[in-house]
Amino acid sequence: MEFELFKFSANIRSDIFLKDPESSQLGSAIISQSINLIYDIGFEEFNFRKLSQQIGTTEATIYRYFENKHMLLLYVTSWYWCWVEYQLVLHNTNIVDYNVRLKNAIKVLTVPHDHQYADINLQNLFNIICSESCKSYLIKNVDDLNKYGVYYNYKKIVAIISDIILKVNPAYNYSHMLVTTVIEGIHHQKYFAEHLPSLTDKTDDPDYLINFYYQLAITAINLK
Amino acid sequence: MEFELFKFSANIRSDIFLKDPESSQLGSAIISQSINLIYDIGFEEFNFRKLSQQIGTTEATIYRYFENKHMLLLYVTSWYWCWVEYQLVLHNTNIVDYNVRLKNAIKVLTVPHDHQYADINLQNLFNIICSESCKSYLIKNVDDLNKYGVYYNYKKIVAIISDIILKVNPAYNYSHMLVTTVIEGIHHQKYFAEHLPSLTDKTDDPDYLINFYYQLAITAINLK
DNA sequence: CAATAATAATAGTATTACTATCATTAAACT
DNA sequence: AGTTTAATGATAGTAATACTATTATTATTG
Repeated sequence: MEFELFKFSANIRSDIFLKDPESSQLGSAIISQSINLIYDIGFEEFNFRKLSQQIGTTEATIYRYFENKHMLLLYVTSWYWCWVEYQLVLHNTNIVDYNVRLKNAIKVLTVPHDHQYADINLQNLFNIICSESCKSYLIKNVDDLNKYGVYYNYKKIVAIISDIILKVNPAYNYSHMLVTTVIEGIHHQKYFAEHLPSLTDKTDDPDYLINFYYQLAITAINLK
Repeated sequence: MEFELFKFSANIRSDIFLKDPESSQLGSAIISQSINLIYDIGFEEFNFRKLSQQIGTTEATIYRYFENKHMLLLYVTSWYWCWVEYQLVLHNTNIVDYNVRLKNAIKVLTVPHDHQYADINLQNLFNIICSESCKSYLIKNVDDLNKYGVYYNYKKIVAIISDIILKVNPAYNYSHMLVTTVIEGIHHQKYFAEHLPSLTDKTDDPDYLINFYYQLAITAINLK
C-alpha cells in the first residue's frame, strides 16, 4: 500500500547498538537527550556520566545500550539519515521532473522542516549533524566499522540522490562525489556561517545555500 | 627582492603555542614526530605520553610547548596552510591567466608535490590533514579560539584563492563558499577513496580529483 | 505467583590529561 | 673560567574519563 512508504521508522543496523534504544522508553530518552546534551556541550565534552545524570539513570545502564559514546554518535547520525530518507520520499513522491527532485533533495539536506519529531529536537539534531557527524567516520577504526555496515544509512542517501543525478544525465560519471561534496559542503557552510563567517558568504536570502548548491550541482551534471 | 617570496618559514600565530616549536630541535621533533604518530594511530589515540616516548623526552616537556594535543593539531594544520601558501606562490608566480592560477591552486590542494620537507613527511601530513584537520575547528570553544586568530592561516588561503576567483569573474558572489567547498571536498574525497569508496568515484586517472573540482569551480564561476 | 529480564546502586580499575617540584644539563653573559 | 639563566629530565601526584563488575531492586511476562 502506497501510504506504507510514509510511515517513518528508523532502520538502523543492529551492530551499532548493544540493545535497541527503540525498544524501551529509557532507550528513547538516551537518544533524544544525548542529542540535546551533545548540542549543549559538544561531543568532546559529552560522556555517559553526564548523560545518565541528565536522564536520571546510571552510567552502567547506558553502557547496556551502547558500547561507547562513539557508537551512540553513530546511532544518532544514522537516525538522521533515516529521517532524511523519509523526508526525501515525502517531498519527491509524484514529482516527475528530476531537476525538481534534485532541488527538493538539496532542500531537505539544508533545513529541517519540522522542529520536533516525537521527543527528538530536529533543530538540535541538525546542528550536531553539521558539527559532529563527520566524526563518526573520521576515526582510525573506520574500516572495521564499515565492514559491519554501520554507514549503511549515509550510503543509502548518497545512492538515492546519486540516482536522481543519473536520471538528469545518465552519462554523468561523478554522481557520488558530487552528492557527498554537496552534503558535506552544506554542513560546513552552516557551521562556518555561525562560527567562521569569513569562510563562507551568508546572505539575507534564507535560500542562499539551497540555491548555491543546486546551481553548482545542476551545471556540473549538465556539462558536456 | 623577488626571491624573498620563495623563502619558506611558517608564520603561525603565537597564541597557538606556549613556546615556539621552531625555536629548538626538540620543538621541531615534536612537530615532525606528532605528524607521524597521528598518521599511525589517529588523533583520538594520540596523546603526549605516547609522543614523548617516541621522541625520547617527557610528557611535561611537551606540555611546555603546547597547552594540549588539540593546540598541537592546530599548529600542525596551520603549518600545512603555511606550506600551501608557499606552494601557491611557487606555482603561480608569473602566471597571468587566472583560470590557470585557479587550476594550479586546486592542484596544490590535491597532492603534496614533495615527499619530505626538512624533517616533515609531507605525505603523512597531507593524509592527516584530510582526516583530522576539520577537528581543529569542529569543537565547542571554536569561537574563543577564533578570537585569538588561530585560524588565520586557513582563512588566508581561502582569501587568496577567493581573490583568484574574483579575477576570473568580479561579479561572482560566492567565492569563499566555493573555495571551502572545494578544499573540504578534496579532503573528503581523498578519505572516502581510501575508506568508503562507495561515497566517491575514484578513477584510474591520477588527476580525476583536480579535474572534477576545477570543472565544478570554473563552471560555477562563469555562470550568468 | 514464579520466573525472567531490566534497571538502580554502588564500587572499583586502568588510562588520560594534566600540574607541580626539583634536579640536571646546556647556553649565554660577564 | 665561572656565574647566571633557561631548558629539559625525572618523578610524583591529582582529577576526570572510560569503562567493568556485583548485587539489589523493580518491572514484565508466562
